[in-house]
Amino acid sequence: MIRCIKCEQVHAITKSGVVHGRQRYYCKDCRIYFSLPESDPSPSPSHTGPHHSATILDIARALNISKSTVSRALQGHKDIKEETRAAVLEMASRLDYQPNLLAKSLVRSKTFTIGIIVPEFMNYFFPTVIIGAQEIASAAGYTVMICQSQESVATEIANTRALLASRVDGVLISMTRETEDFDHFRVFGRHGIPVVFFNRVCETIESSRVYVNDYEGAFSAVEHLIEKGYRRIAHLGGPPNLQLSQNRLNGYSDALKRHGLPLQPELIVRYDLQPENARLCAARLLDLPQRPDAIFCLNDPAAIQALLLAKERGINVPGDLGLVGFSDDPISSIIDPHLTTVRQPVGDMGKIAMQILLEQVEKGIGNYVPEHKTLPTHLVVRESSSGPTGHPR
Amino acid sequence: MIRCIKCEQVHAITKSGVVHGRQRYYCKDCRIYFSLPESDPSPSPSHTGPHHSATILDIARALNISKSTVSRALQGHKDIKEETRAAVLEMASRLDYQPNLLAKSLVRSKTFTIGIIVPEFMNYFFPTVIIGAQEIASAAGYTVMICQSQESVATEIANTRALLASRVDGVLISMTRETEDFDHFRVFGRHGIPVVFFNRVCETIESSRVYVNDYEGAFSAVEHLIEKGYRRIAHLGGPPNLQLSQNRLNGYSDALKRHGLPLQPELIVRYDLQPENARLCAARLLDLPQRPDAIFCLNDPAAIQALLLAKERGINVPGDLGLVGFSDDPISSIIDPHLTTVRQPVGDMGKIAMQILLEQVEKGIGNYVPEHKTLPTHLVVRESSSGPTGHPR
DNA sequence: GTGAAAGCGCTAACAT
DNA sequence: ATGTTAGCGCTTTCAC
Repeated sequence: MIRCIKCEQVHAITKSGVVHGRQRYYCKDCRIYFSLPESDPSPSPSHTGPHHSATILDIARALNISKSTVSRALQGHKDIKEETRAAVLEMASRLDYQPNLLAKSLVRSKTFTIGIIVPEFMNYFFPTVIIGAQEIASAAGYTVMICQSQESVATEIANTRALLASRVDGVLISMTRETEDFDHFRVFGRHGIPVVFFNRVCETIESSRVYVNDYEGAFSAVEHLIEKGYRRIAHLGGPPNLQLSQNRLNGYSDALKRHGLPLQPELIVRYDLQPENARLCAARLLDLPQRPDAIFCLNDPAAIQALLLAKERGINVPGDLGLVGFSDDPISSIIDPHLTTVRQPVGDMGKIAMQILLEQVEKGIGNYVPEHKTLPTHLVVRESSSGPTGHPR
Repeated sequence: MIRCIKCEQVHAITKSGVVHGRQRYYCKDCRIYFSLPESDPSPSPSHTGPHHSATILDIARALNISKSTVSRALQGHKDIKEETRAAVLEMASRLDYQPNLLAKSLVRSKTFTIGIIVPEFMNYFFPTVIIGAQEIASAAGYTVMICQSQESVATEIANTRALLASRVDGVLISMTRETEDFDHFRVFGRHGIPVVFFNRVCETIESSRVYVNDYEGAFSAVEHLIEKGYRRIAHLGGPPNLQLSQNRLNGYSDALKRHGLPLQPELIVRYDLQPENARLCAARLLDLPQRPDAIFCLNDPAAIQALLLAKERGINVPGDLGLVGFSDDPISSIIDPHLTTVRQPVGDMGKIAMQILLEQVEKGIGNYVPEHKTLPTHLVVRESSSGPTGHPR
């Protein structure tokens, strides 16, 4: 019965060769080698050692049964005697046993973890998506690992690698505003890891996608402005590499066309999704020799910047300038005047994306076809678009 | 007793993994791999199986070197021949090799992962803390695992277990609004995992804490209201189990006392951090027979609810009602009138908490003393507290 | 119903 | 400079 010279324990000792004629030992817990000090009655049973988390082996030894039995008892395997199971469970909680997921995942090659890559989570949109996604995931027994790319492709690539290294079972992605090369996403496919893109989707990679009907949302927003009497409607759009920018722009153009309004290039500006630049772009529109009488903005954060700028300059919204956003950010119904916006089912987007992803995870790669889900939008009319002064309708 | 299929010898045979469920062998002499010819007509010999990600062994075999050499080359171990390293690196990328962190973490007993438990991330506060924390963590080579307790103790306990099972190296915690029993946090200590509480800290657990000077922030806010001429100042406070509610309440009380104003119990209400209830509590104050002429609110979300309610009822802010919040949520400078608030260094809180945590992680439990860091606050005066009508000052 | 042993992919102490 | 070996903590055949 050899005791470790450091942690005073017995169970983790193995022999480890003979040096100078004396038996050497190794304590697996403390990871140290030692020989027995000639004649030393070491008492001190105090629990001083480095914190060693209990393993199934500790439980097994304490109960004088085998590892496998403990493992099976813990998993609720059915052919384990009831009293054995009870004993194991009791000992597990006595030893404060916590299963080591790393080990379990390693042997099962399944982590029950889903990775999520989002560009940011300062605005209302992504946190809300994540909450929805997390709800579905945890109900199914999965945990999520959230990565922010911070709108940087380099970080996005790093995230990709981190998730791969962590062997997540599936990934939810919304790209950065600057992602134009998609090679770093392909690695998931090569490793058999299903991917679902949402909101800022990637069209060149064969995979599932969840987004809202951006075209229709934009169309209805612009049509609404026209119906309210605005005639010189600008568009504060987003970066061209994002499909949603394109779709919203198309909705804008088509609505103008449909109502016989000219499409004027100088009324279309694009910002890179940085709030400061939304402000700058809005300024460019407001500085135009012939100012627009309304702006349809890519999203609410942009619309809010435009609104604040207009207020600063004493431009009356909606009298001198109609404004419509996209997303229904909570701020929109707080700001004065309340902002008309295209509501999208943000939480649902997260839920649905996660549902699709989990299905594919469980089916296994190659056993499913990618799904493309378009969610509906809904125009929420508030004060910021109630019509130009002198054009009540 | 396995014989090489080529040289018929026994001595140079080693096992070499299992492929398609069949034991593979390797003859060191002949340097060939083989399985025992069996009477089993294995169906698909093609590489159809579930995608098998390359391992260091695959690289080793492809290059005819040993696993350890590959491992060392990949780690940048210095006594590896340059050309070997180059070959390994090249082969790694040819095989699309991705290290398996699970395995690495298992053997190193270190995951380079930090867990973060926050009650929510819908409001500005927690996302901002997380961004700060993540910045520090990733600079130090750590990834973070974010859990939301959703203000539910049950979920918080589940998060605790999940992080433990994932063997995170350290944990950052801000408790739920309802956490009153702290036993579930102690498990980290028992397992040698350092914990740093931030914002909503736990006083009964020996561990590091990072928070702002709530008392002083509250004091200065209330003093400011008094100086502006408000006299019947109410407090819309938070749940009593949160230390920060207590501290802000004390700051409020002491400021009144210092200026010879009576402390009136009916002017103190507490809400449970749900926005709807902030509104309800604000209504209770506004419905008082003798209405307060100002409210110091626990945080900005509460102040915003109060402000919206006041506007709905035609109560002029700041003329009939002064309002001060806490946090400097971006909405505060968007809402009309702009909200006076106590700014706290939110991003810094995340950074500092993470810095302290990482130091403790690297030192190892027992080799450091818990740190308590109090961050300064700063009153940002805006329109919502500019003084009651007829009391300019 | 339970145990023995192999092995998931990797690192590191110990040879050589 | 590289190979050998023994695990990390767990699940999972395959025996008995």
